[in-house]
Amino acid sequence: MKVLLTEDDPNLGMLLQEYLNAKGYETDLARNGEEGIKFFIENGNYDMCICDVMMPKKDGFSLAKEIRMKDKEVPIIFLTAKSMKEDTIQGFKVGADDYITKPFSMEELLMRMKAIFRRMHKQEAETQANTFQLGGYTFDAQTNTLTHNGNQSKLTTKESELLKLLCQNKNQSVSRSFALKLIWGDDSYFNARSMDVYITKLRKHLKDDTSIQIMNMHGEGFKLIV
Amino acid sequence: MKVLLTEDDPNLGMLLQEYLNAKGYETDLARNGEEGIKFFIENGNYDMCICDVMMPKKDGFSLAKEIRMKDKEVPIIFLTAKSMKEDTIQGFKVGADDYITKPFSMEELLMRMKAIFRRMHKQEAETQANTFQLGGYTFDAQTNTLTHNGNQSKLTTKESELLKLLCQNKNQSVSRSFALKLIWGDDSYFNARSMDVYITKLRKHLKDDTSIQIMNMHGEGFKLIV
DNA sequence: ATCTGATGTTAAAAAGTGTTAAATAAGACA
DNA sequence: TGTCTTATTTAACACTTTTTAACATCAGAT
Repeated sequence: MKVLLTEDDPNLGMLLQEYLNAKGYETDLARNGEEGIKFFIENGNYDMCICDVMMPKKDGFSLAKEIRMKDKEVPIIFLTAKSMKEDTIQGFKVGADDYITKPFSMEELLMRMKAIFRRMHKQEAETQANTFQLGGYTFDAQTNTLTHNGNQSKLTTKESELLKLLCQNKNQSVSRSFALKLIWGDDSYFNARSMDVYITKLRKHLKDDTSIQIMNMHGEGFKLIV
Repeated sequence: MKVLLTEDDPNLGMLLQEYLNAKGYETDLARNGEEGIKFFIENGNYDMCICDVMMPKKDGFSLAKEIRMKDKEVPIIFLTAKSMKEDTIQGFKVGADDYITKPFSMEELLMRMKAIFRRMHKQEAETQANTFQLGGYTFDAQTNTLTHNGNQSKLTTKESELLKLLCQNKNQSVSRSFALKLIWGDDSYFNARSMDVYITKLRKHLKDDTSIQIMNMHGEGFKLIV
């Protein structure tokens, strides 16, 4: 998955690039519209373009138009500092798939990107959801590995499935019965006890970063807090 | 926070209503556009409207126009089954703040709602932050911790949910039945007694700062006074 | 003042969870 | 196939959270 990010604010640009890279998107950063279109022509095959609207040398809308001439398909998301509806409408006219008003959370950007991939039936959205950043930990649900300060540890299948589910709903409660039906097939008493055992195992795996915790919501389920 | 949800599919409607209620948004459900505008006129003061586009009796766009005539401010989100950009543009023309293409995850809807509140500088940001200042106490509803002069104490799930609800309505009365339906699911006699027990527990937790108190409004509910 | 329903409080009962270790199941390999 | 290794489930016990029960008190109505 390759992403072209065009953003003139160096701080925000670097931050976003780093974040997207961490999430598994290979991200190129262009400093303005001119550089943006250069990247696009030379590098081609991006799966997503994220364009700031207000940029020196060539603004986001002009950039988007030129990108559209080269590629009718690639999804474009605008970052706009204003919440003006006119901006938005113009954005959609040049073929945007979504727009985000600053300030926004990086998590939100990611969700919108995933939503677009989902809409496009790109299964890559799934693939992407397989790497998670949890404080100092990196969890790869594909290979069932958990890395912390360079130490890798291997998770078992069940451990990994459960942690993945928690990651996908981080900071939100995951109901017991939902997790049980999804991972164990049914939510019988014994499976529930088994799940409790796995929660203990995961807590041990994650004990080295105290900013991460798996919290129990009595009678409801569990919540992964980062 | 009050939300007007207009959705003709009963399953989806109920599901969303339940979810939003659980997340702390008092949500009314209308079955079609006509009912929607009726709710809006009678009930007024909604903080957000979520409108399905395709509905019998009055479609989402017409509904939105009528809502706009009554209220220039209230944010509107459209739910649309098509991903057609034309729909979207028309949506923005009648003053929408966002649109979501079905199928979507409830989490995504929530994020977009929060984004809009953030944009509007609504204090909803507090709800998002999930942390409250109560005199000398700091309450973090995410981690269920209450801190006072450096001493942390851990709250249980129910304690935390109840305190959070009181915080969200601080210096305002919270009705018994609303709290019960939100936290316990229904307002039966025994749940009400259980809630009373929790009020006692919270009072004990908060006893070290006399400027804070949970006051009973006889026959109505409770009010957190700071 | 007295009655009645609502609330305050405490303690016991019931339900749910945390954790460890043993038992069983499932695979891997010679 | 049998043995070894590892993953998962079951069992057991300690502990926490929530509900129910019981009794005391309070507020408002008659």
